Amino acid sequence: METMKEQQTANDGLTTEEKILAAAGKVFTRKGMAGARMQDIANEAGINKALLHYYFRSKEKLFDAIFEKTFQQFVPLMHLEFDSTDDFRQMLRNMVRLYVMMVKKSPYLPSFLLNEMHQNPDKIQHLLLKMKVSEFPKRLQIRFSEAGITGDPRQLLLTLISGVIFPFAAKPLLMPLFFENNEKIFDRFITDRSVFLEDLMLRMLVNREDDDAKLDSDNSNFNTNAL
Amino acid sequence: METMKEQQTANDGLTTEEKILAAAGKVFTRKGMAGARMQDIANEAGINKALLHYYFRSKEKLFDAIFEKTFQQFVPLMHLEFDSTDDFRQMLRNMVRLYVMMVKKSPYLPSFLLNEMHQNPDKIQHLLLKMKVSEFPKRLQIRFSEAGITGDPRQLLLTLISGVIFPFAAKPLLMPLFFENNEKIFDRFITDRSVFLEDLMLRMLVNREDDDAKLDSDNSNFNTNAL
DNA sequence: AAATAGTTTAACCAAACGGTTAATAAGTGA
DNA sequence: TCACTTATTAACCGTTTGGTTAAACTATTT
Repeated sequence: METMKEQQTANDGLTTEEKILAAAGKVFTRKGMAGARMQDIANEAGINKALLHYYFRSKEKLFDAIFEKTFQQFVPLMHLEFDSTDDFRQMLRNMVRLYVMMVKKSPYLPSFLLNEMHQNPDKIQHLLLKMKVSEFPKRLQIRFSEAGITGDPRQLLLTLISGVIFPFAAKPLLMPLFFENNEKIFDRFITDRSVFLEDLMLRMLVNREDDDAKLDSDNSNFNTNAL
Repeated sequence: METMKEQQTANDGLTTEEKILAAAGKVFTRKGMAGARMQDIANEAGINKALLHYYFRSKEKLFDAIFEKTFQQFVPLMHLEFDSTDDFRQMLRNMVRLYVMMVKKSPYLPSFLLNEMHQNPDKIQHLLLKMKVSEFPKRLQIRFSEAGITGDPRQLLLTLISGVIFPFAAKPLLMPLFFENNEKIFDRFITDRSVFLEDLMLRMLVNREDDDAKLDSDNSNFNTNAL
């Protein structure tokens, strides 16, 4: 072995570089590029500030690494469902559940990306090219055609994503307004919303000429009784 | 008149304080509290940096003023429609159109609020109390009852708001992905989306037992042909 | 063990930042 | 015109911040 580059499990079973990335992820996603301090990250990682510059030359380089890593958590999620599930309706259900699960796990992620993409849109551009996201709309269109569905797939997709993400992104506002500052109530709402959105996605595809479409369950959240 | 506090139309027909607020609004909404520099704001307003501290003692005070002002643009918008329009369906249509118009006019606003509310949720709390937003959910529930509609009104409301806001909040990401970096295509999509969302709101209220509900037009964006 | 390469730290630095000060300019009332 | 308050500016100050440096520590190789 020539230089033995690999560093081994320092104390927590984590490389120093891994500790830095984990810490930077936390701090950056919470405070954003401008709000995060290198000292905060160093503290969070339990190391000296200079080490940050030793592993990643500058704050921007470190941020880029985090931004890219964070962004990459989204993309494969999208691609996946397109290929996996044959049944279009089931695919929509899965997507809703997948997104909910994901955002539940990292609730700071959406507003972080939503905010930082405005600061330097060029970075987004670069990332989109790096991964193969450009073919995304076409594949969506194909699934639509295969399922015999007309209309703009982008409308459905944006409704789906925004519907899942928004309650988390606006949580600090909604919490006292809609959920009595009670985390349990919020969680219950999210559970309900997952079902609601799944139902909504299917409902989008149903119109009057299509009443025999097999709606698996009857837990539709909205019923018109009068008017 | 004792002290003659009011300052008159300096040059642009704007008070210095107004110029500061306008400049601060621009800079803060684009770069956020942490990213904005007092010097930037001073430059944008075409004044000396010390003047900022003369009118608003600190950066935080200035930010609070902007944050509050920005936030206040949202709230009356919500309240309004609840009282104005009698017909529930028409109310939903109006809300969609109103939100689209508003976000079109100030496209940086959503991601600004979405981001800053995470930094200091206490400020949001304070603002919510200051205006009378707490009664908001109840009034929504009442409109639902009046219209004979069952289900959770929060689900509908969040779907509506997120559906309008998200395309703007995620614009830098969507622009190359869905809209070929073409502003015209984006605008057309938003126009379509307004119609789409109006339709979606109504569609939420329709189920199989209610086929005779008068759907005004047939421009439903989604039709199932097969499957 | 000596030499060498990789890792970590304390101390330091220059620039940027929010904020202050003291002086000047401009308007107001007598 | 004179006194007085308000508005505006240039220069300055202390702190924070991203980044550097040189030395120390650790491990690997010979």
